[in-house]
Amino acid sequence: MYANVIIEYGVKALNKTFIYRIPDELKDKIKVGMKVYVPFGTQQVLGFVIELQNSNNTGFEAKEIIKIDNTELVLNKELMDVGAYLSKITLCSLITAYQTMLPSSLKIKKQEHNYNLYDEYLVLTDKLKAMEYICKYPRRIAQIKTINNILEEGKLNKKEVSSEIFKALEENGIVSIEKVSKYRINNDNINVIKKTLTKEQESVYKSLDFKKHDTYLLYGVTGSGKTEIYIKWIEKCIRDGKTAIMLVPEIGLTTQIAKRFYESFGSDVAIFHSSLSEGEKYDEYLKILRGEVHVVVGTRSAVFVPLKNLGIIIIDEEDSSSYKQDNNPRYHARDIAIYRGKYNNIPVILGSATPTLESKARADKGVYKLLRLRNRVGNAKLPFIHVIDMESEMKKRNMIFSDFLQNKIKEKLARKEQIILLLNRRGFSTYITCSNCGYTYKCHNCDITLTYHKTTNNLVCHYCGYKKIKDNVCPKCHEESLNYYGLGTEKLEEKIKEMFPSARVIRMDQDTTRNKGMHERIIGDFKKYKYDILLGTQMISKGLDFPKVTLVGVINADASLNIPDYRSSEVTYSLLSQVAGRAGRSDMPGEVVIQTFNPNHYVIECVKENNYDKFYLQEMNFRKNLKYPPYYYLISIKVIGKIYEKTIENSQKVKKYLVDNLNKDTIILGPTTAAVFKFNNEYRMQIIIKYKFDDKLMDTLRDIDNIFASNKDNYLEIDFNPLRI
DNA sequence: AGCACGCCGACT
DNA sequence: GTCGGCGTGCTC
Repeated sequence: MYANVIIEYGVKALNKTFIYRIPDELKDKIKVGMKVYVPFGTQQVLGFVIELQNSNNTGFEAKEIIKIDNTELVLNKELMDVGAYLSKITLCSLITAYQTMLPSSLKIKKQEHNYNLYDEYLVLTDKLKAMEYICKYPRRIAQIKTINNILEEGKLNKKEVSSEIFKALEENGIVSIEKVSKYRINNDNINVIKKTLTKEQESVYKSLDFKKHDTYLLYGVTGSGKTEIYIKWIEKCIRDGKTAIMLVPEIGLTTQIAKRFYESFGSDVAIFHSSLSEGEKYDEYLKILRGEVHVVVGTRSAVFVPLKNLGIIIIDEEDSSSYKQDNNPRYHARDIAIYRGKYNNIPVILGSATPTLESKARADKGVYKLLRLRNRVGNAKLPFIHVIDMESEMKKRNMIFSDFLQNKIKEKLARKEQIILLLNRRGFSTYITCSNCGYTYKCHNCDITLTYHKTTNNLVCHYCGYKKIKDNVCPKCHEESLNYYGLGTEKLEEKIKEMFPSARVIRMDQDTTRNKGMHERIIGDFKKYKYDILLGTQMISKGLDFPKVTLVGVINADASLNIPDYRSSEVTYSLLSQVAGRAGRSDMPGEVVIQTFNPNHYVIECVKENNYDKFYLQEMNFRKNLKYPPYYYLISIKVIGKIYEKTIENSQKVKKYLVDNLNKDTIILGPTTAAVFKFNNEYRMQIIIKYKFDDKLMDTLRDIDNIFASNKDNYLEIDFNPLRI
């Protein structure tokens, strides 16, 4: 018997199988998907068994497999196929795909580490011997007591026995240690809560067909109770003996949602998110492999968990950018979920209050099935939204807070209600804006904010390469106030404390949530009304549920509107309406104050009217005219290298190769300097491909990728359907 | 990727 | 004379 094995190094040159002979003693044990040690050149490496075969007709002399690495870990047939699919759509090597699918404790790597956690128990090696011992040394009272305890209980936790006594008993051969492996996360004692659905929720619940694959877009306003429907669907799956994957965005609210799931499913849930320790992730993964849980709640990579007999996959907040991995392989969890949905012939749900344009367009075309929730649960109404024009406030020297927002804050503080303030940090300081009138430079061809390059004093469009020199005065208001836009959360916190000295303020941003558990602590404290004002970046915009919050203030709505990216409007719409959704989630009505230099921008208007459909139509029109998704697919290719001249030269070679090989109606833009041109001491040139259909695309990209795999000056980074370009 | 092999320059 | 620099090629 022989095995085809891919080995651990994720480089293009080794992206192929190597054949090994299976020694007799492993013949019955080795299965496809197992991790094995094999000799490779002069070294020993780890690899995955990809396929078994009876003979070796490769012409190579096969060496022998050394041993199996971890008998518990076997990638099943489905996951082997998922890995192959992942490598195909992202052009990564097969081994990189498989590594991506595993928690890092189970990834292939050099130093071995045992992640199994044990409770240690004392057991008697021999009852008779113990009795003899007691008779022989009747004065060793403490030891005898311990022996008696063990006799009664069968075993005794080592922690309950003093180390001296243990030592004495062990040296005399009376007791030995029994290891019982245990999990780090346990939820056996959670009270299970049952909730009933509203009529609207009930009708959405019923419209799902569990017997075949479809992708559903569940489009429901903030606070409409999507989670409760997810739970009912999953309950149904479990009743039918099936399992479920529930994906959540990679932000602090994972633990909140996980808690809600524990309340419904008790210990039948495994969770996966970035703030778990490696050991915890390992344990959760074992629960899944052993078939001990039916439900997995987790962030992006949880889409790969080896649950057997899947019944449903749900992606909550499907528009979250955290579902796209921003290093290699650059996959989107949605694509993997749909692949697994088809594979298992089961429904896939994409839920959002602000769906991506791609998903909404697919739902409109009937590619996805649309499910709608139009109402908030209970008595809660959507908040009233005030839009404040900052241009006139600037004239009053109100740089940060408009009079209106100041008064609203005072009012809510007096009524002992809570306030959320959002400082929009998206797209920070990559562009120039007029601090007097809010003017920003845009490209005439691409309608994209121009990126400022300090070294050359140039404003550049990094889509098409258009360039202009920065003016001294603002072209619109002729003031000398063209600047980086710069206001940090810390500064804002100071300002608030100055203006509202009695208010208790807590700040939530990258700095204050760096340590494990800080996220939950801040959210928990705010919920318990230890603070009046929660001030934060976009991380406070989604999913949080604070009943006492009646005012949401957006300090600077424009920052994300000016991101040099075609999705800036979509991102802003989503951000603003999500954060607005934090207000008025209970009986108390909510209000939202949005401060902006662009009060008439359609994004702001649509947010004010809470009219996603209107926004969608306008935005689709813009996308159509300028040939952006969902009308065209995008691919970004970055040519990266340390030598400036070589990088420029090679990016032109890539462009020529694409022009020569792709279909004539495929649009190829660039090469231009990437949004971040120099990073990590490397230069980055970018080429953008826009296409509707191109049968030569994948072959051409694979070829150019392989050509550059052996280039010593530059390497390529190919991103399919990039979220930012 | 990581290692051996090999071919050149500057050292005890 | 030899040590070690890195360029090249191979790994079942």
